[in-house]
Amino acid sequence: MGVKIGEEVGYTIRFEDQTNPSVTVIKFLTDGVLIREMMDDPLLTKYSVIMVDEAHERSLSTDMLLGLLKKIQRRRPELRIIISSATIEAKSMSTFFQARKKDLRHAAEDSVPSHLPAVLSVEGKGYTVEIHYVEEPVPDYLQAAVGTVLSINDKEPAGDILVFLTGQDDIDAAVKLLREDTQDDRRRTSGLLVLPLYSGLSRVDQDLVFAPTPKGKRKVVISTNIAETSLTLEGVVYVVDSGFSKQRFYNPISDIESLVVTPISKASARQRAGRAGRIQPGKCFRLYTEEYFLKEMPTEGIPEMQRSNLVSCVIQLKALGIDNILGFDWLASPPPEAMVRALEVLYSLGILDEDAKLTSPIGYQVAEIPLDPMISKMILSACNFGCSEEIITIAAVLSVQSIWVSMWGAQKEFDEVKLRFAAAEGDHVTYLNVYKGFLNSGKSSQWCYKNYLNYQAMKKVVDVREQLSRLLRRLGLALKSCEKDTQILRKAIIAGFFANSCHLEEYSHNGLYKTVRSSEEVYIHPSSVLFRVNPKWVVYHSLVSTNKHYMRNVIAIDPSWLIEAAPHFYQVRTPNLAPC
DNA sequence: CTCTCCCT
Repeated sequence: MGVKIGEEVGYTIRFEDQTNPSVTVIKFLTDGVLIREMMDDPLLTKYSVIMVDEAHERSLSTDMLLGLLKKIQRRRPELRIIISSATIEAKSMSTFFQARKKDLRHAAEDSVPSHLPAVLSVEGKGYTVEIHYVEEPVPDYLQAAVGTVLSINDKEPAGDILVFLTGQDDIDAAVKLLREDTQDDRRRTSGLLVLPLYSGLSRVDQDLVFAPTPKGKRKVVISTNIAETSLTLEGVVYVVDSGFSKQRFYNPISDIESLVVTPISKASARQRAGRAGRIQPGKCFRLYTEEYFLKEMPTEGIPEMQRSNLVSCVIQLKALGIDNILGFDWLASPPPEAMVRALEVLYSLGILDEDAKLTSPIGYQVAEIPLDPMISKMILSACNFGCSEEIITIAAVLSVQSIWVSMWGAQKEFDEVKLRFAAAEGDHVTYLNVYKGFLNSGKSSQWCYKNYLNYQAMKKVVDVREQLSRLLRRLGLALKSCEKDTQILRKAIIAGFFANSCHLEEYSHNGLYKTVRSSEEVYIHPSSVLFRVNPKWVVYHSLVSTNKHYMRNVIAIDPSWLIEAAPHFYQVRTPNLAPC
C-alpha cells in the first residue's frame, strides 16, 4: 500500500505497539490483545470493522472473542464483523451470528443487524496437490514415514520433503534412522539433508530448516504441528502426513492436563497437504487409507475451549462484567464440570467471592495481570511478603516454554551445567540463579550457548519481567527484594499454588508422590533439579501427563506453610495433612 | 530419565 508500518497501517502484539492512534486506520492485532483492549473499551468503539482471521483454528481466545463480538454487536449494530475461516463449516459460524428470534423481540427495530451474515468464498492461491493414500493401514507410522521419504527420494523429481510426526521423540528417532540410512546405503540417500523441527529447538537449529537447500541436495524436514500453521517452509514439494498430532486434554475432575497422540481432523489433513503446493504442484503421501480419511477421520478437531483448563478464560469474562458465565453464548459450550472447577479454583484463591464476583482488590488486580491467575496471585502475595523483585523473575520464567535448550546428545554435560545453577529449594530458586547469571553476563548469547540456555527464551523472560514491573508500579504495588530469604519466597509461591501440594509416599523407592488433594500418583519430571532428590513435601507449578503424571517446576516446602497459606483449603489431621 | 502449540 506504500505506507510506513506504524502509520496508516500498524500492528499491536504483546510487547510492541506499532500504531499511531491519530493516523492508523488499519491495525493488525492478536485476538488476546483485542480482548485485553475490551477491558478499557468494552464496546470496542475505536473500530468500525473487525475481521477475525483463522477462525477455523478454534483457539481459546478466538472462541471467546467470537462470543464477545456477538454480544457487542447487539449494542453496536453498525459494527461490521468479518470472519475468515479455512474450512467449509461457514454455515455454523453464520448461524451463530444470526440474531435469534428471542433476541429480536427484546431489541429495538434499528438495533438489529440490517443484513443476515453473508458467506463469501475465496479461492486459495496454492498449486494443486496430488493426494496419495496407503493401501493398507500401517502398523507403525514412524517406520512408514521413513520408508516413504526414501521412496520419494528414489522415485520423485527434485523438491524438498516435509514430514509431519507428533513430537520430539518421534522426530529425533526418525532423523536418526534417516541419517543412519545415509551411511549404510550411499546410493539411496546420499542426497538427503535431514533436519528436525520443533519449538524446543534453539533458534540456530530452527533457522537451519529455512536455509536454502544446497545444490544437488534434497532437504527433509521432520516436524511437529509447528509447520502446519505457525511456520512456513518454502521449497516443499512433498508432504508426508502421519495422520497424528499431540493434543492437550483436560480432565476437570482430576484437574490434570494430558498430552495425547490423537488422530488429526480432515481440516488439519487438508492444511498439511496444502504445504506441498506453495511453489509448484506437489504431492501429499498420507500414511492412512482413503477409506479411513473418508469415513472415520473427524471433520473438525475438538475446539480448545472443550479440552482446556478455563481459569484464565473465566477471570477475563468476569473482568469484562459477564456474570453469568454458564449462560454465555459460546460457539461451542465448554464442559460444565470445567466451568465449575474454574470457579472453585478462583474462589479458593480469593479471586472470586461466594457470589462468584471479583473480589476487591485481589480479584481486580489479578484480572489486570496478563498471566495465569495462580501466578498472578503468587505475585500479589509476594508484594505483601516483600519479595516481588524475585517473584516477578520467577513468574516470567514460568511463562516461557523452557529456558533450557533441548539436548539430544550431551545429556550428562547438560546435567552438569545445570548443577552450577541448581538450588536445594528447587526449580524456582534455580531460575533466580540463572537469571542473575544472565544479567551478569551482560545478557550475552554466548553465555547462554555455553550454559545450554535458550537465548531467545531468556530475552523473553527479560521482556515479561519488565512488563510485570511496569504493571505492578501502575497498580501501586511495591517492588521489593527479599535478598537471600528463600523461605519467604517459597511462601509467596505457595500463596498461589497451595492446591498443588504433594508428599512422597513412604517407602517409595522410585520417587512416587501423591497429590494431597486427590491422591493422584505423580512423579518429579526428569528436567527438574529435584529429580532424584525427592524431598518429602513439594509444591509443583504444573502437571504434564505423558507416560506418567509428571510435576514440572517443583519446590521443596514445609507442610505447615500450606495451612498457614490456605487454612480454608487444608485442615490439620494427625499425623498428616488432608484436604477438607 | 523427558517436554503438541499458540497467546495476554
